[in-house]
Amino acid sequence: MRESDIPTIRSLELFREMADDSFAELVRGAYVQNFPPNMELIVEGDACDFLHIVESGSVELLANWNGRETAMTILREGATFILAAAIRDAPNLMSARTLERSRIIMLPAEDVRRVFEKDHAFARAVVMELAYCYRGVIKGVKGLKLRSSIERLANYLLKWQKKSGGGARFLLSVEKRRLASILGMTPENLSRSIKALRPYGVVIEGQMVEISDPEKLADMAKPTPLIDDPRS
Amino acid sequence: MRESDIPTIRSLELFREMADDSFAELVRGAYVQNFPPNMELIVEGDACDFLHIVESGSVELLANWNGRETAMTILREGATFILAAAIRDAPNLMSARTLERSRIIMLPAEDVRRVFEKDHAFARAVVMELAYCYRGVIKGVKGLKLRSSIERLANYLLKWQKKSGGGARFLLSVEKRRLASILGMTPENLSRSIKALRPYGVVIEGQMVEISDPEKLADMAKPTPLIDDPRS
DNA sequence: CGTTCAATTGATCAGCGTCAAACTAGGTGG
DNA sequence: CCACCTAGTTTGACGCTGATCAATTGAACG
Repeated sequence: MRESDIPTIRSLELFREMADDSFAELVRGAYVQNFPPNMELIVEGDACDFLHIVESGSVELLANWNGRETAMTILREGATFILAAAIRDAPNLMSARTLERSRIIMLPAEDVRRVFEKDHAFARAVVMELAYCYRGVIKGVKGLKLRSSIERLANYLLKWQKKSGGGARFLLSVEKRRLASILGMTPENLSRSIKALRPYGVVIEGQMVEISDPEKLADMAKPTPLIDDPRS
Repeated sequence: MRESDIPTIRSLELFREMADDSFAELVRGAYVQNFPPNMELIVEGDACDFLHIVESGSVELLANWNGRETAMTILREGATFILAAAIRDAPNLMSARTLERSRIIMLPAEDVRRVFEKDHAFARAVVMELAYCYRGVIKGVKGLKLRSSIERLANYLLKWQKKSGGGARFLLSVEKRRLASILGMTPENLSRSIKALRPYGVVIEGQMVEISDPEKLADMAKPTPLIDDPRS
């Protein structure tokens, strides 16, 4: 861990409000480490020893069953993972692997639970974070059960257009095969879905997305804050 | 609210450990009410005014989009709902309706947030409950994305067999149309899936389920605690 | 410049949804 | 108490969405 890591950690929402001594106690046992791309950080089913936080880079959460694999979500700078498992001292439900070179903060789960017990501001932040994650997953389920794969793709594109500043062109920040998995479809199907969005003014070449007529696309995608708004 | 409600509420996990005066403060503003079946308790998108708890009966959480509807889960005695929305003071992501005559406890969300701020034991219980719910939804997503509908049904049956005491016969506690929606399929498809499980020793007549060869069924369903265990 | 892996394309197929109709059961009122 | 009515369930026929398999193109990297 570098000296410069400490203010970085402190500025994360989860740690911003807590008392100085609690923060010191948490950081004392922390590890911060760089990982190469494609590194397995956590394996589904293992005991949860550390709360993880992405300081930089990106991490994929994924799940396996019966030889199949699916991507659950992709985490970027500032995101925490396996908070629920750390708090409940339960086995991890998902695996985690780096997508690119990433710097990861690891806090011993036991420290987290102990500090959680005594620092109220931290407890509050943990609850807010957990509630936020919970609502995120609920939105994901709603998308999966209520929408077709083309509708999911269309709404995904609209969401990222907004996140990227709202311009007509922006870059996909995920490999297409992973995007497909996150959206709950095969890579082949994603390719075809992309072409199926052409009549709605969508062109994707490589990582470059162009949405020439957002109104028309939204007309078909019917985005709603109750599924597509990352905040709220 | 009846006098007898108070010890009932107090005995729920969420309130068991908190200080007496905090509990009194929470209960002071509480409503407890009987609702007939099929009553809309909460509408998706509305502001979250009350934390709800099922004292008896059962409640369905459901979601709508673009004219479609899906059941998210079914809650029974002791379950809380819209805790995340109450804590974050955010709009509800799901609607809720009673399935049968149900007695529901309603705590003003503002009281919950205030007591949460000052009572640490309560904060702890809230976090545990939230983490529990979060993990439940994650398991649901894993089932949806990694399993076929027949596999989901098979695992559902095994899970409820265990919950019902492990005997070869037990009763479905849900209407089949709702079960279908929860499992992410149509009622017609559920009917056919049930018949497709016949070779694995499953017979369902009305609400009565008989699993004559659980080994054989489990062999095909491949249940795992990381998806199917309600605890952990 | 070649190797490797992602992305695309086409052909085919399976799973599952839709529609329609028959059947069943539970509840209500005569 | 029975007959009817309504709503859930089942069954069959059909079609669409999306998965699978195979082959090709394309792009990144050593």
